Amino acid sequence: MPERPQDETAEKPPKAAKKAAAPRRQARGERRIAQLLAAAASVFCRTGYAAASTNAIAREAEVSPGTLYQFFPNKEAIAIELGGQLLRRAHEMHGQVFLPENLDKPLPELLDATLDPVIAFNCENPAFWALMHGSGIPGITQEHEELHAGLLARVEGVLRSFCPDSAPDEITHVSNMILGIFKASLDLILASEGAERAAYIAELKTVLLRYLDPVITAPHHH
Amino acid sequence: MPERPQDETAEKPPKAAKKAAAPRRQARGERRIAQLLAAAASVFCRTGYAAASTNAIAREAEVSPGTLYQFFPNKEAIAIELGGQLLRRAHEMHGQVFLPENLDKPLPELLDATLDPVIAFNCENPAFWALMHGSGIPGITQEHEELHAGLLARVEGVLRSFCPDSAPDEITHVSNMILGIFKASLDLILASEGAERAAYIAELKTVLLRYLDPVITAPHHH
Amino acid sequence: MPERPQDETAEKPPKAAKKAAAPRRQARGERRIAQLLAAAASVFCRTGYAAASTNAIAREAEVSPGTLYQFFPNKEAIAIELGGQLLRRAHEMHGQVFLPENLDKPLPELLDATLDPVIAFNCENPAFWALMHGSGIPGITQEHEELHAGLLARVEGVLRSFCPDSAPDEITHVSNMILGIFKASLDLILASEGAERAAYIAELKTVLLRYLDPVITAPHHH
Amino acid sequence: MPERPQDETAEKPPKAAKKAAAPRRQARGERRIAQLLAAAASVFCRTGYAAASTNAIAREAEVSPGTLYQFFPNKEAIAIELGGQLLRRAHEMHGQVFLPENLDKPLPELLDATLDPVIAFNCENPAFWALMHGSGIPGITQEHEELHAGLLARVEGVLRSFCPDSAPDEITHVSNMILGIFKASLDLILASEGAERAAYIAELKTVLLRYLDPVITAPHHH
DNA sequence: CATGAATGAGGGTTCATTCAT
DNA sequence: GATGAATGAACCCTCATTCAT
Repeated sequence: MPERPQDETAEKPPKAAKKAAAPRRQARGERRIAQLLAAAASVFCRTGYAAASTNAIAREAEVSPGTLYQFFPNKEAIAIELGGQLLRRAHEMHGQVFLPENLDKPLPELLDATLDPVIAFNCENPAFWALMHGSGIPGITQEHEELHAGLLARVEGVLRSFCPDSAPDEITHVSNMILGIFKASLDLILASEGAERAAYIAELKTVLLRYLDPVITAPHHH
Repeated sequence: MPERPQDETAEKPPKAAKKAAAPRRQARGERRIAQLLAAAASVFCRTGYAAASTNAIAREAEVSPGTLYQFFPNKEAIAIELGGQLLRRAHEMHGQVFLPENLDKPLPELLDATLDPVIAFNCENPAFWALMHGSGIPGITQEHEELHAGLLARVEGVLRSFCPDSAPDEITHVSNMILGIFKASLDLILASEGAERAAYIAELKTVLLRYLDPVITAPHHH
Repeated sequence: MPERPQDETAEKPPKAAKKAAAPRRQARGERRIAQLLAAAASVFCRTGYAAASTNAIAREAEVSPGTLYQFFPNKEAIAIELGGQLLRRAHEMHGQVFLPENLDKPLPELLDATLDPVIAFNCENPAFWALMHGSGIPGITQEHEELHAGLLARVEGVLRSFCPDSAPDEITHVSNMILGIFKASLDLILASEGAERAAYIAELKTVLLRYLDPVITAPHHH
Repeated sequence: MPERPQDETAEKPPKAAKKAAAPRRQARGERRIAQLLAAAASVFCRTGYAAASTNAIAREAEVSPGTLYQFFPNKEAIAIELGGQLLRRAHEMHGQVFLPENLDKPLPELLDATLDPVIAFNCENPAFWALMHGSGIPGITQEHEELHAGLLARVEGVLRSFCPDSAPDEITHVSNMILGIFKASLDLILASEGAERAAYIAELKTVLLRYLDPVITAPHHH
């Protein structure tokens, strides 16, 4: 939740919201926040975080610059809130992707089951990628690193279950390569659309399939 | 968009006209340009292209801002020229990476002959890398496009010579994937050192080898 | 200049009309006004008039900005009303400082009777002091002028009653000097405490006594 | 001297100014700085430091906002530079005012010799007063306190030489009162002009004369 | 009347670019 | 050519004030 900016140090909390009164006003505020975040996502996607101007975000949300600052104390806060929301959603999604049941499938199916939802999420939320990539905000960069570390751990886990004899270092290297390949492909996927996008998705799976197939020879299980 | 000052006939400053009259003047100009490009490379590496200010570049080159604009019509032109030079140098310096003689080798040797110098070059010229970033984000500036297009064309050329029957689109897709994989791996390579770096270099070659081997079945030639 | 909203006939909100119909409504209004003025006093003390924001005052009063503007047409009006009230209270609370009975006393007693309550009042109401600052600097706002004019008029009144023959200009000059000396001393008094504070109070009386004694030679009356 | 603002950390000093070359350019810069400081003084006097906008200062100096920032890194730096210059001049002037030879004069002459130059200085440099009074800048506030402490020490010195038997505390109290009275009167003096200003100057001397005369009874010397 | 979101002009500041010298 | 001052649009952000609910 974004913190309301305040004139000095917050001396008196607005009123403690005695009950669930004034749902209408709150509703409007929530709507505005959503509106602004959507606008910010759009602008961040178009121009990246650094080049996105708060005025442009406000304009995109069809409000005045002042309104934006009623809900977010500064430009960074917008990115952090947006990044946080997307991150939460991404985590939920990842939880549904790395399921034990997937590990029994053959590699092509495993790739489909794993990559498709993640790609879909990124296609629907292109701001996620833009933010994680190039915000330069320490908070977000850290979140990005945590996200990356989490993903890496999951990939390593899967890999370990497939080739339990490999050295840990090797597992890490391969996992990092997989993630890197994925990110690079995502760039191409997001930059294209329609048949071309489908082609890049297929190509990504081809790369990973050919890369990993020799690694996973023995019949495996968990 | 900034308007180019200067006369319309010469869209790029001196640069061309390899040898002509008044070599003294030219020499000084060339030196200035080199100075400025070196400064730009340094600043781009430290801050990235977007955050680099022309004043900072001029200061790093120990000239005045006015002087900078005597040789480059705007900030973007600096990046384009720098990227172009690096591309050309990459070509000239490292045993003519993309040259015909390499095309006759089998894939592993080709990859070695191609990737090793390029990796070495990128380790020595981090500015090249700094200039390539920002892809994926639609808010791409022209210099990125030109630089990327240059690299892409070369890779496509090689690919075409290996599989002359493939559809142009497919060539492009595969080339883009190759470049993407290369960039992603370069991240890992540059971020590590010693044995780990070597491991990532090997892994990169493995990925590309497995990816491209099925593509290049038929005996090829140029 | 901000335009006053509201009907033209009543330039200042409720405040007047001491008792009339609808006492319930008025009571609530009065309470709100008192609330707001207390908040304003607090904020003015902390930050000074110029740096005090209407939002901060409203927050301190635990009302919304809109409510504030229901009772005061603008920020300046708050200061004017606050200054006026303090002036009036200074008058009413402390044994009617500037009242006729004091004028018959000899100067030392008059000074005691006048200064002691005023000093005490200022120690208890630092907002009064905060509002008086900014004099000397031409960029004076209206509320300062009004407040200052109110005080000045009272001092002039006393002086006139003591030396009815003096030129009005001289009266004004001397009165301004008296006020100035008082303000300067108040700084020292408020900045010290205990014996030192008492010493400065005594010194202030000494200064004024010696300054005014020659002025007030003839037996006086009102 | 104001520091030139710079884009990042100052990595390379502009060039070390090989010789006394380019005196023309330097001259222009110096002139601009003087122009800007004069404009700032004017604006600070009119509106006080806090309310003075850099745009207003630039406009008063008839330059663009950007030019202002070529010579001063921010608004505060302007005030600090201006305050520093005035302070230096004030110190020089004070050195010429508190001379031993003045101590032998009778009080009226001493007051004339002391007050007249200081008043004149403040009338010619009204910005000095505005800045010392209400800038709120730590640096300037501190300088103001140092100035005040220096003045206080001088006044105490004079007083001690006049009444060597007084307790140190009393000397300090009286000196503070004198300074306070002086400052308060300066407000009135600066706010008026012509005959009125003269009247306030005379009144200030009257106040101090009557205040101090009884203190200085015994024939004195140092 | 109360609320709190909405407004928009204005403030300090930056920087790509131009111009007088 | 070189210099560095000059420009001005744009940026992020604030706050007195207004308006819909």
